[in-house]
Amino acid sequence: MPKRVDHDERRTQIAEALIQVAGRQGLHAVGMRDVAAEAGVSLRLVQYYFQTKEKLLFHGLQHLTDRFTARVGARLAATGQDPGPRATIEALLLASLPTDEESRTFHLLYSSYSILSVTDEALAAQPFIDNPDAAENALTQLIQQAQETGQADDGADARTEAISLLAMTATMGTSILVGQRTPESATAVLQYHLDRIFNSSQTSPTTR
Amino acid sequence: MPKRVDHDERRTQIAEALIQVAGRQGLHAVGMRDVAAEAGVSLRLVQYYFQTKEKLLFHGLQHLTDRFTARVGARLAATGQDPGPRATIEALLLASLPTDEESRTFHLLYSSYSILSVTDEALAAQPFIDNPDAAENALTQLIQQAQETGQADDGADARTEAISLLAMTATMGTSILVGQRTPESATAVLQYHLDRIFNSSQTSPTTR
DNA sequence: CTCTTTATGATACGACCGTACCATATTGGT
DNA sequence: ACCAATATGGTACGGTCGTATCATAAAGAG
Repeated sequence: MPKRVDHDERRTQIAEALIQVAGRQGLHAVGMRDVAAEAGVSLRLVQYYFQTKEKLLFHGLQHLTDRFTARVGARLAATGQDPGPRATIEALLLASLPTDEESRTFHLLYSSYSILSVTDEALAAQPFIDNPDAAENALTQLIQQAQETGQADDGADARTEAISLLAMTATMGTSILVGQRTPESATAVLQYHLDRIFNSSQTSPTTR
Repeated sequence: MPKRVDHDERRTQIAEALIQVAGRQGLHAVGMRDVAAEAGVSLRLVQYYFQTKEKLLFHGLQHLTDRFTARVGARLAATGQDPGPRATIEALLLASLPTDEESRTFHLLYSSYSILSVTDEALAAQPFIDNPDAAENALTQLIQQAQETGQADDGADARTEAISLLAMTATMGTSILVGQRTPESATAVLQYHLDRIFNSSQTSPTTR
């Protein structure tokens, strides 16, 4: 057998190229030739590792969510160990806002895939993110935990607040993307609600 | 001169066909031939009224927002005259949720255009909706008005709450679209926040 | 009634895209 | 050392898409 190249590594390299070029031109405008050029390989090689464009797109989505999960995890780890519920939620939400190039690309492409899945049933059948309410459950749990320790308002409905925070973050992320809103104003809105849910003077020492 | 056909009417008819087929197949998958077939006219006719596909897409967006504005206006009118701030806000938000086919199509296409505008500067230069924060200003004003008459919590920041309500509505609309959420649960979340902002027992008589 | 302008139709062209096919270099197995 | 399977490249094919071109029916103006 020839050069003994790691298949998975090559596939990720190509998927990365897909994400790069799609982030630049839009997912709808990306062709196999663009991906090949971006990855610095021949068109044939892209076909070799992904037999069809559909499979390439699916793998691209998979890689995108993987990278994003890792990114959020890194952000969480950077807040120190056990930073408290509020700081954890802050880190989760702020990591989702398109503030730098990587998160901007993620947001754009994830939105593109979502919209595509509405009219593409093959894409809709895809796991998409490993269940979409994982984040919702995590946030709900964090809020409940804060309520039990007296750090958050007991009158708040934890799950509804979790849904709301995630929903606001998503839309404001898109607003930042299209230039209708600045990351700062989005952050301010989120802080407003965190201040409302959590008892005052309960911000984490590491984030401010 | 020949049959003396109303130009604007024809253009609207074709734009309507564009919206129909795009709502079915997705905006990315729509071609001029599809639009022509849907409108029951020849391809040449579509070219005659819109010289280029780009112009057709722009006009489609324009028509889409016009129709939506009219729809929201009709919903507002249906709540009776002067229904109070809360009922007005409810009507505005609920009219935006993709609960029937028309609003579902609107939500899908508007999202598609938004995502497209990120990587298409010609589309980004388009007025899109007649300024995007018109709704934000309207909601802000309604909340402030309710605060002045004692119907809403004075401690709430009117503009931030308006932004939040719209943001939540937008994301949950998409969630409904992709089947992650039911219209009922989305409505419940919105009601939760309206209950929080507005003083209790202050719901309008026409909506419940 | 003809003429000229407007409205509509049929079809062709060039480009691009995803895919398939053919060719060939590389290297592990025996 | 040679064979065979794997890995990579070049290129061609069929289809579709947006657009352009040619043709013609319809109808007000004189």
